[in-house]
Amino acid sequence: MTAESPTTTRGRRADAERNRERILEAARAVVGEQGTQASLRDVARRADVGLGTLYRHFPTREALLETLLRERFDGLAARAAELGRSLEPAAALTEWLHGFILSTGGYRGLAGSLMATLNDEDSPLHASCLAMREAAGQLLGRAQESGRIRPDVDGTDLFALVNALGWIADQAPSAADRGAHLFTVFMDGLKTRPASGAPDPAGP
Amino acid sequence: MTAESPTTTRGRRADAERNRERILEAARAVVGEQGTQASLRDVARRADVGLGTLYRHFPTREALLETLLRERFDGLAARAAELGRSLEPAAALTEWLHGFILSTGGYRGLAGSLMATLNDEDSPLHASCLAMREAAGQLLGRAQESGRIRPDVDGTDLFALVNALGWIADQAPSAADRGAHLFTVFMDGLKTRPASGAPDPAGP
DNA sequence: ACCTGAACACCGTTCAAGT
DNA sequence: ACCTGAACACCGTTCAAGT
Repeated sequence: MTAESPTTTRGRRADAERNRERILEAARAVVGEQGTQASLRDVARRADVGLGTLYRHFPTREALLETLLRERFDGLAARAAELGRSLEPAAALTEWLHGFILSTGGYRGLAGSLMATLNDEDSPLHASCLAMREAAGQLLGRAQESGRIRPDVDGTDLFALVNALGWIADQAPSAADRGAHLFTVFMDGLKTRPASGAPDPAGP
Repeated sequence: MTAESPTTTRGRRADAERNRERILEAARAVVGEQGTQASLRDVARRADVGLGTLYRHFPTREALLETLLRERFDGLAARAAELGRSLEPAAALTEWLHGFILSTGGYRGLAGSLMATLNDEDSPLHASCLAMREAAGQLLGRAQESGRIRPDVDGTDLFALVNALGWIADQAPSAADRGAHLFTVFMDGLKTRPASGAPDPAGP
């Protein structure tokens, strides 16, 4: 019997796995500091790994971001379904959008990456983003059916807007809450307004 | 008398001036195609000019953009004053914002440059951007005084929003009009709504 | 005065060479 | 199998050398 460490089940694979984890850890730190556009060289340096090793594990920048962001996106999609069951439609929508902005804000460049990913069918994150946008679209559709939300906005519109508001926070550190405020103004705009002086349209 | 062309009033200066114009012409073309982030090397190549010459005339990218954009910005500020005189406050505001989106849309990266410039006091375009934002703020303020527009939004908020909507168009060629549509929804949100069933607050 | 392009320090990405 | 870093083609910016 040659030496074989108990944790190493398949030859050298454990080293590779450890490198993968180091790269992800470094990427979380560097992307957190520099945003989505962070230098991959910085990530490799931080992980104490050759640049080629990074590319071996994550052949493209998208592939690296995928691993960092997919959980977050899938979590947001799941939360949409959850809120759809537990709250009335309009409240579920507002609550989900609020959570989206919180979970997404402060991640510089994320808004742009999200929009780019939605427009690129070949991106590994495309499916996750689309699922998330459609989960939000479901909440919107139900809120519109309830008559409390204007019918002339669709899920794509709304998602683009929320991303645009997130983009504002990218521009200046001070502007982080400006987006949140504008969001409430916009949500007011989304609510249907009763014809002035007329009774509720629900009971003719 | 040595040869001196009639258009050349000051020795070799005319050559330099001609280069400046060539650079600006090339910059208009390249920035129009590639957006604000265009490669300065491409600009120099297109102008058939050494890279150092470009830097001699425009020591920074901002300085180059300044010359391309200042007229546009100052024009928008002037238009705000004009509309303020000729239309009622709320209509003037809506009209100006609409014009801003038209004049600014499709210029990839411009929204980001604008926000960056507003946050950088040392930028040569800072004053122009600020003047434009404040001209818009004046329209907003008067519209708010007239009671037709919500008082809880300020000029900085509104300007950030309009830029964010312009940013949407940067993301996908197809999304150009989405921003315009979202803008109308937002403007609806900005309008004060009468207390349901109550008379106009102007006459107590 | 003005112009030029090599030079420097970066970047993303690839790939021959090592273990 | 996996890792490494030199190599390539770019970038923005500077600056010694030319006219």
